[in-house]
Amino acid sequence: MVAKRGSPGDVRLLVRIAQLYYRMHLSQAQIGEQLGLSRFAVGRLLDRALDESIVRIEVVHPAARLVDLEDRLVERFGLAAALVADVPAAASSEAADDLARDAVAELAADFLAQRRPTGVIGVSWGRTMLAVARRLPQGWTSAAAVVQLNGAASRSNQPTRVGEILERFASTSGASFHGIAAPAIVGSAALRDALVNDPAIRETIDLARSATSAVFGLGIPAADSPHLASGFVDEAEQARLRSMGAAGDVIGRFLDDNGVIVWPELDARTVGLSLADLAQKPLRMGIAAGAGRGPIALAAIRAGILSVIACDESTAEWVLVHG
Amino acid sequence: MVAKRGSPGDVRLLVRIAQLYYRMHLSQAQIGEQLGLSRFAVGRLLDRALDESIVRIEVVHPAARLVDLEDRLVERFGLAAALVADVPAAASSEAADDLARDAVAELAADFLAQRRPTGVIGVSWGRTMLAVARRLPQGWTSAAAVVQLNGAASRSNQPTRVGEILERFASTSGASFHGIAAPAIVGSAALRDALVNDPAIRETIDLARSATSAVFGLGIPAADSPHLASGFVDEAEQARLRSMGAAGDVIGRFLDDNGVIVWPELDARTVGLSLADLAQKPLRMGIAAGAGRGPIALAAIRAGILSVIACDESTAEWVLVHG
DNA sequence: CGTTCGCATACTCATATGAGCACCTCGATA
DNA sequence: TATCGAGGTGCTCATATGAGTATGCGAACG
Repeated sequence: MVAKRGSPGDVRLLVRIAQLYYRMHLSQAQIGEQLGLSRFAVGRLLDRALDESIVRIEVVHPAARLVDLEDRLVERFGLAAALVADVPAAASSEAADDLARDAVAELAADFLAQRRPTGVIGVSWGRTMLAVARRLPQGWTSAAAVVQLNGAASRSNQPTRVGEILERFASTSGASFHGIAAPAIVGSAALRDALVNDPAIRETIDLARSATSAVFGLGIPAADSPHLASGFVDEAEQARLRSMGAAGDVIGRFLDDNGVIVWPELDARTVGLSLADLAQKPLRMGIAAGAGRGPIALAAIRAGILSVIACDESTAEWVLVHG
Repeated sequence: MVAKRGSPGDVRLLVRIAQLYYRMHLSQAQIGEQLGLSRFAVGRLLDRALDESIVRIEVVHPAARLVDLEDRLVERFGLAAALVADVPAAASSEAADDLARDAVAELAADFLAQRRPTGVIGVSWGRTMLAVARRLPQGWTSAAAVVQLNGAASRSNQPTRVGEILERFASTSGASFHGIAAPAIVGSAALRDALVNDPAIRETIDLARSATSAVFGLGIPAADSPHLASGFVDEAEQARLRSMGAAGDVIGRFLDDNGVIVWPELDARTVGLSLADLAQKPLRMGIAAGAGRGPIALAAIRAGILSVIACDESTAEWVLVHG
């Protein structure tokens, strides 16, 4: 049915073989028999059909995009894993943020349940962490202790719900839990030092330092950020923080686009584990859900704080485009 | 990276596995190792990805359409083979016919060269057969003899070139050649019988009867048909032939849409092999190139005259739609 | 002419894959 | 509560496939 190499008829043979193999599911040997070729020739021609793209094999499911983004994040930034959530479109940006948070939290909780980290697990707080905590299945792991990574008590009227987060992480895994009874950011470095030297708080931070896993949200410096709204950072300071180029915060510590502490004096007033200590942990999962999280996600990656990122599709794309 | 069966996360796993297997070319065992699954599970999930069409494997080359048409012709009509040519678009319909003829002739010649029929080969004549003859490569086969299947001498001013056709078939294969020195259609059944009983002609027709392969064009009853223009079929008879529903002719014998001899009296005036004898041969290739050949192609198929059809794309489609 | 090179071929052998089977787990049902 | 059945699992074993290698054929070259 065919003749000269390189002639049009040649392509016909490739097409015919490809059809027999991929559509009719004949074996290469059968095809060879039928067409008077050795099975080796058929195999080689099949290879050729593949790289002359006469045959196309593609993963067509919409989720393939996401898996692709994950692969690229892992590859580009040397992460241990990346989780990119499929975020359904939503009308208002607030509703979209809620959906994104839920989707990302679902992925993060699934990941944790599959990984089953043991020993001491450090957690931050925030809406995203709450969403994760609420999705942890009973018995998701058998950790020894769950410990808060940074301060949370707030003078504002926004409850941080850090208690529920810790309680859920602990009760679903059978671990004990340990909160930090202090604000995220206080009024002076001296006060911070005093708090951190308080035996109870110091003990908890030491425990956080010993944690081998950490799970934390990546925040942005919006006016409603619980960290800024704690009451110890006044409006002028908030404005200054933003004007200095703060991309967002990781466990209460604000970074610029390159992952450098943006305002060391403010950082000196922040209660909790240091980023250097955080970056030592084998498993450190940062979660970024919602619009505008690209910069802080990239900053955290650049600072080497993340080994695993969980985020939504648009954040992943932002990071890949700008990183 | 995944959790519950049937959940969205499930699809993620399929997608991930599909990517690793088809894009990264990892083995199923490697994938299993990496994802903590047995290689059997991976294989089964790959199957699922295939039939949930998360993975699509398709033959994308334009020629695939043609191969598909060929397969359907073979399948539907129980042919031994079908050759469908890719006909480039052309401005005028006459130019299109020329291109179609060339493309189909190329395929037919390739097919013959690959099949290498031996023994006695019967051929008809016409523009298409000439195009085939001109494309036979030197030494395409080692036949013993090439014999004309039906009469050709004509009173019209159109040369039939049957001599060149026979000569090319023979000289490229080392065979002897045997023409029929008589018109295609004569004025009366008595004259036909007389001719056929002439020793020289009878001998040739006997030889044609003994041929194991036959290659012939499928004609249409147009005014310029060499059969009709032979001068022994007058205009009134031509009109009558068409009004009786002649779809076209095979070796000078006109069939209706169902493959039945349309006008027995005319057939009795036709010089050459009978269709019954033709239908006995193991290899009988009919060639139909150009517009309007659908009906005669289908008629020949229905009459069981063809074991191999060579035609252009539109003819193939017509036959499949109407058959 | 004879030589050599390049490329396609057909082989052997190791590996990857698929079919069939026995088992197990879990939820539904009597 | 006991039993059953549908799915899912991992096995063995036969088969299909691919890597690597030696051979052969024809074209280009001296």
